[in-house]
Amino acid sequence: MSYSTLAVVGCFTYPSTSAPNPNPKLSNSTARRKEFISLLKNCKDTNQILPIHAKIIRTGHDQDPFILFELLRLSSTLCSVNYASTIFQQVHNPNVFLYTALIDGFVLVGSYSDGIRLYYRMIDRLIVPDKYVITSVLKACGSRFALREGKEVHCQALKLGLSLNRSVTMKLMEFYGKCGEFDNARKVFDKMTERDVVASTVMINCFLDHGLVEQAVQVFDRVRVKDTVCWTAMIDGLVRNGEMNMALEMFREMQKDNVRPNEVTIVCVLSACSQLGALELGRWVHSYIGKHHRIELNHFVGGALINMYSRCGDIDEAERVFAMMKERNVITYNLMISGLAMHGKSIEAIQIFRGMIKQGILPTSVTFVAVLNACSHGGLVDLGFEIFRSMSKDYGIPPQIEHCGCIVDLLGRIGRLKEAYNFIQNMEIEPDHVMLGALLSACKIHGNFELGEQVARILMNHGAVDSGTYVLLSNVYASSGKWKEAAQIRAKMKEGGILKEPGCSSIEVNNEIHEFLLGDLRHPQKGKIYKKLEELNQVLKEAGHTPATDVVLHDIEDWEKEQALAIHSERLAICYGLISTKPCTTIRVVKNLRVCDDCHSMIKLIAKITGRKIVVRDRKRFHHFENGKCSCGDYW
DNA sequence: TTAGGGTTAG
Repeated sequence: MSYSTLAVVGCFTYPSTSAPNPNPKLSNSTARRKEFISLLKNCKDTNQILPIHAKIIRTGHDQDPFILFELLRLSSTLCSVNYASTIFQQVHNPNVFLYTALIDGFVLVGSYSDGIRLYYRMIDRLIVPDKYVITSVLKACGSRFALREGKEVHCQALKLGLSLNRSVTMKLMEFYGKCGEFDNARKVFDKMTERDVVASTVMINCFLDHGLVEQAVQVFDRVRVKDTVCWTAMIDGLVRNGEMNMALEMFREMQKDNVRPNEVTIVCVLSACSQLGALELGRWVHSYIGKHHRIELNHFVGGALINMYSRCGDIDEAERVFAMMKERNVITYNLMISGLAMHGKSIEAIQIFRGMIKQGILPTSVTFVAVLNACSHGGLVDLGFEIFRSMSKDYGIPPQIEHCGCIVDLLGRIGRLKEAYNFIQNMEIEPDHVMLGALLSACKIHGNFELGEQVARILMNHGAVDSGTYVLLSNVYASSGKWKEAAQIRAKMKEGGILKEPGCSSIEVNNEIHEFLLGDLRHPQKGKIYKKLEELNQVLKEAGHTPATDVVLHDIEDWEKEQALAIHSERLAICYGLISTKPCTTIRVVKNLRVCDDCHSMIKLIAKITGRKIVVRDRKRFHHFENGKCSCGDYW
């Protein structure tokens, strides 16, 4: 990135202020200006702006800075920043207001470099920056991690005596924070005369943006009177850093502190619930929204509810929320479609997609990932291909790796492995380990070890392979008795310092999340849990369940494998669910990895024997176990 | 007569 720079701020010339003009023609013009500004302020969409803009040009007001300011602000939000940019280019002598309006427009669409470049052009034209343009460009510098340029802006603010201005200091902290310069952010914070809750919130965010939870908590603890936004920033930051339980604890403390949550707080808390699978708490938050009319069911809240119910296993409730929403945007639709896809409700997902198109809402690339996933989970091959082709043809969205991955999954699922392999070979983009892993998994499920080995070899030569793929590879070799190769994979993992992500399952009982690891002995009710497990194992054995011993990594003796399988985390979570919830209630478990073959067939039997519905969310999708069957049709 | 402190879903 290169910008023309002007380091010396002292050479700015201030524009001369025009003397009052008693000319009656001018007052007429002022009235016209007011009329245009008011017309522009009432605009709701592009179609309303264009005729007004035409009239502005026709009546010769196209150089009026006051009208232009409103026009630029509005057109960059309602039309496009390109449109605003064209207007700007035709202005003879743009002032600082107009520069600010367009920089804001660039920031809004994420064209940060354009915003910074425009600021430097303004400096080149010797226009004096004010606090507004400084805050705007600092926002661009922070988002673009443009440290050098931001520091220059800081110097200019110092020379102009603006560095202690409240808005400027906030944006300086934000800028330094985003660039990871915590010492500088801290220095600005410490120099502030009013270090109130707002400034502290910015500082908290600086730390949370970079995963420095402890430092953020330290600043947070020192804020004497915390308001809704401050609490929310903390909760949101904890969620972003994977500290879900801590986030929920903060939410409880916030209520004890009698601080009312707003829509944003609700969205953050629902996000924590959805990631943890905390359905009961999520339901409580939903009822809270219903009781407190100050919280609106807007796009964000509605979307967060749909996401929470889908990810916590209650897809029916997600559909009810979706139906209740008065206004839906593309994200609302995407969430609903991917929720339905995750639960194997493919037909319903396609119906929602078609309804969305009918409503005139344009799909995004995320929509197509969700729709293609739905096709894959429903085995809808022809429809999947039709939609895949329509992406670029009808919507101008070129398929990305994720979309191609869905097609590989789609073909792999129904056993058309060779076609899936050919599809990968003929792709214009390089396959990634996720896609190859999906094909390898399909080879394993359909027992095609020959192709599996071919894919495995490509995978081994592939650079970025995650622990999950290594484990899958090793399991594939182990399944076909190739212990030497399986051991080689494990050695490679060890060499690369890649640790197998430990399997972890959780279950919510009485609003509390209980987590279990493989063979976990930490739970206070471990005695009862293991007793239940033993009892179930006995019943399952009597029912003819033979443990599938090929899924364990090591080439150990069969009885040892059986022992290792017996204590997979999901089994412990299910056993805890069986002993701590009322008979006939649904057991919902969330697992961070994919469920293994043996656990899958065992859970089917447990559901049959106990008469319970068991819903398991794994890394990829939902499994609804009922009466000896699973909604995934044994493919996952 | 031109203007905003901090927090939001795929």
